[in-house]
Amino acid sequence: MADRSTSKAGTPASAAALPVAGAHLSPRAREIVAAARTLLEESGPTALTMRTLADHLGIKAPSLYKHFPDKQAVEVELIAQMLEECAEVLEATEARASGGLPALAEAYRAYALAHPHLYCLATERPLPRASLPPGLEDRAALPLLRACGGDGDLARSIWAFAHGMVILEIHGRFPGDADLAAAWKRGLTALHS
Amino acid sequence: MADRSTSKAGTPASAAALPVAGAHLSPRAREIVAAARTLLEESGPTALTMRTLADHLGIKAPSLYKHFPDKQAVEVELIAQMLEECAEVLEATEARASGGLPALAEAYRAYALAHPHLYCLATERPLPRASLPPGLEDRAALPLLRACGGDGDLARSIWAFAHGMVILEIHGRFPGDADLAAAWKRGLTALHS
DNA sequence: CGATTAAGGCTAACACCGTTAGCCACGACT
DNA sequence: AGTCGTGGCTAACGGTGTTAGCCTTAATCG
Repeated sequence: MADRSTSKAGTPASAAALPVAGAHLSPRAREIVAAARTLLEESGPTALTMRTLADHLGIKAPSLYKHFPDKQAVEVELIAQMLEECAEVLEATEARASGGLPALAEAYRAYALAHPHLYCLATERPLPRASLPPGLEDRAALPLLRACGGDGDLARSIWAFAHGMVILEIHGRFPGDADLAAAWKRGLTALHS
Repeated sequence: MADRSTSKAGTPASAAALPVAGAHLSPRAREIVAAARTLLEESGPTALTMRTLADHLGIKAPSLYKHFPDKQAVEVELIAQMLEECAEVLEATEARASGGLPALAEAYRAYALAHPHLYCLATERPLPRASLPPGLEDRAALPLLRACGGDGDLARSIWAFAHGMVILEIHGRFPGDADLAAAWKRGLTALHS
């Protein structure tokens, strides 16, 4: 990591500026993370076990420790993937014609609901900031901050609203007959400057 | 709920209308729940183990199963306690002179931050509604709904905002230099009709 | 009073969890 | 030809929720 200049050969500058998640991992480690992700997304967090993860890769659980120091290290990679994909989705929304705050919120909600287990994994615990690619957390937050004209307090209150709506919906906390689209619209128009 | 009239003998009507959490439990079971609560609140969810819980009661883990079918049943009682206390706090705030929406929000935040582990336990999973005292969930939601003049969409958007603020703060997701009081005020004044 | 029964403890054990220690086969490089 | 890193393996440890089965005590009843 001391010298990034080696990556400038053969790689477009734009891609070099955006560190791809898991770039520091060996190919085999990336396979493990990929298997962990499908396991998590398809079968939920209780299925994400070192033994079942190894099974899906055709190896035994202890062999995983040749690639990762512990289970949390695998989870950190999944969290990094979520943050990066979230950032990409928001940046793409921002770049589109309809890139206002409602579009950002809709994109955020759609991504979270499309990957509920991953969203919860990345969200329902303190962020392991030390183990995360530097700048990734900020990058995921920037589109909303820009949409708020740089007003951090406003951005945080909108983020809290969006996260609250998404996480309560994922956990089925709203009554079955609740009109969530109406609640979203209500909150966003109120918070929208 | 077919016949509540049996409870009218010997119990004040006001208390009979408010089912106290764990009333259906034996005294020993209530002791277990109490020990589980102090364990959870003082040492976090990872310390809430059937073995350490039994240790704190001076018995062995399998003996707990004479009182509860499984660990989840103990957790359900803790969740019910949280919902009931939350309802009590909000109702008391409502009854005070300063019982407006900002006061409700502040009371909600204060309760959650005073019992972060309990709040997470009761919040970060689907509600076991079938195992909960009937009406308790609604009771906890009513003060906010009343403050919103019966507007369910508005109440849900405010609840999502408050839960998002609280849960993100508990998990240390906001930057250390963020002015959370400002974010709260910003969100509440915007959502406040 | 003696017998029965329920309550509530116990030990032993099972399957599963994350994780460690130590061994071994293979392939690449010197 | 030899060395060494890579990446697999088995065996095992301590901890988890949980079950089966036994035993003691206290209350209840014929």
